[in-house]
Amino acid sequence: MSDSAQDTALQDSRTLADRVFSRLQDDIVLGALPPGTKLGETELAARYGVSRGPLREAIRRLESRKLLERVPHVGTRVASLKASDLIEIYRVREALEGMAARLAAENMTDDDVASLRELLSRHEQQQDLKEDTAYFQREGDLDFHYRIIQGSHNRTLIDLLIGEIYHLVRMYRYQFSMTANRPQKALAEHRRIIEAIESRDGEMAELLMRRHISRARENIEANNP
Amino acid sequence: MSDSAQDTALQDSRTLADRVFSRLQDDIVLGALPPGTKLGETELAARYGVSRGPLREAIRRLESRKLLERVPHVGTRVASLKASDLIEIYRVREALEGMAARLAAENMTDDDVASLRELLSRHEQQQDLKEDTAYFQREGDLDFHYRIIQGSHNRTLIDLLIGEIYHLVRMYRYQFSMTANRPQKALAEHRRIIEAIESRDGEMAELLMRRHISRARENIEANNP
DNA sequence: CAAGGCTGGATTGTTGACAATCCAGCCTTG
DNA sequence: CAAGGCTGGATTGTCAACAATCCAGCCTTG
Repeated sequence: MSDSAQDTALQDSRTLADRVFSRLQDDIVLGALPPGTKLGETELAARYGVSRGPLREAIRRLESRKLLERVPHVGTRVASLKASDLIEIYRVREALEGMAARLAAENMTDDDVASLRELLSRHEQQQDLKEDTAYFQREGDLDFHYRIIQGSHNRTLIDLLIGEIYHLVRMYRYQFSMTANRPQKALAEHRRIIEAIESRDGEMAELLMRRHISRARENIEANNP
Repeated sequence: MSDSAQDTALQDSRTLADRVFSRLQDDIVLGALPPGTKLGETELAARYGVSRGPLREAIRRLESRKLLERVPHVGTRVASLKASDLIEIYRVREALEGMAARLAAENMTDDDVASLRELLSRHEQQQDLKEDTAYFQREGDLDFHYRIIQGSHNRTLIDLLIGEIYHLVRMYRYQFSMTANRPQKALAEHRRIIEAIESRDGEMAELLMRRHISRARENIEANNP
């Protein structure tokens, strides 16, 4: 098995720069390239087996997404992030995901809602088994939020949250190895949000989602003096 | 005077790709390159006097900002936008600028607030002179919103709105040659928002800003069946 | 005459080489 | 011995040529 040329073969459709973009983004978000790492273009080009041209295109895109910091004529490094940045992001999440919840309550299909309710049930069962570990809950939490965002049926909003914001959130989670330390409460909040969506109460869904994210932010603020 | 090499000389600091990025973005937003225009790389490279390398980096960044649509192996064209897209964007603006107004009420310095109040006075005077024309008001409207966004003191929020959203809004305005057709009402709404900020009432500022943008959206929806 | 395949031209994707810029470390100098 | 300038090496920025892909229009064929 040739180390990593395998996955490259799978996604043969897109262009080289696109694949490098995806792989680099994964390596950054998942922590293979820790924050602050200096990224030499020649070195990276060799690592991914491409020339510097496509690599630079990928770098420019990741720079737009705030995953890389670049200084002209000096170099680019993996964005290293302060807790205050994460708090800023949570303010944005509060606004955007609140709107997403409102629109989801208005626009989700009945099937979508049923499927979401079923997802919650699975989470509650997992919760019974392993009380506070909440490892799966962490990714499950993302699943839950992803579904509601998609349910807004607002392409602009979806692209902003999934494409621009959530990569940063996930990177922070890995970086600070943030374990959701209030899983039962979060789960209860999820349940109330779903109830609001089920009754097609957009205003209530928005209110509850904003509280939900606001509390997560307060939790972060408390743990990062 | 050499046509446009002038402005290029002014901003000599940044890299070539950065300058091409700015110029191309202006040409798109201001309408020099109308929506749907096919952008040949060779042709563009000649037009801006650069090679295709930096040009492609600029294109990738503009693609991230939704100003260009690219199809691999086929080409890139200026994003051509439907009214439904603009409505989606206004939902996002409602959420984000609502939050910005809340944070501005909490975080703006007293000097910022005073300066904002003064800006409003200028707009009201202009309004007295030319009743409904509202040409300056249109750009003045942007000024007003820019100030409040900056006043949030939330770098993430500012970059999102100024860097990603507002270019699209401005492009739409030029494309549809949208003239704000309710300037007095808009101005009155601006005044009430400022009053909320002056009294440091974040909740009220957010509520009023959301209504303000929501009404603009309804106005668009009414005029685009 | 319509439908489908094919070919030539043009455009995009990629590459490796060349030029400009920066910086660490040495050397000079007060 | 500290401060400041300089140089060599390395890295980034830019370019022009080469390869891969696509598509419009022609030609063949039923």
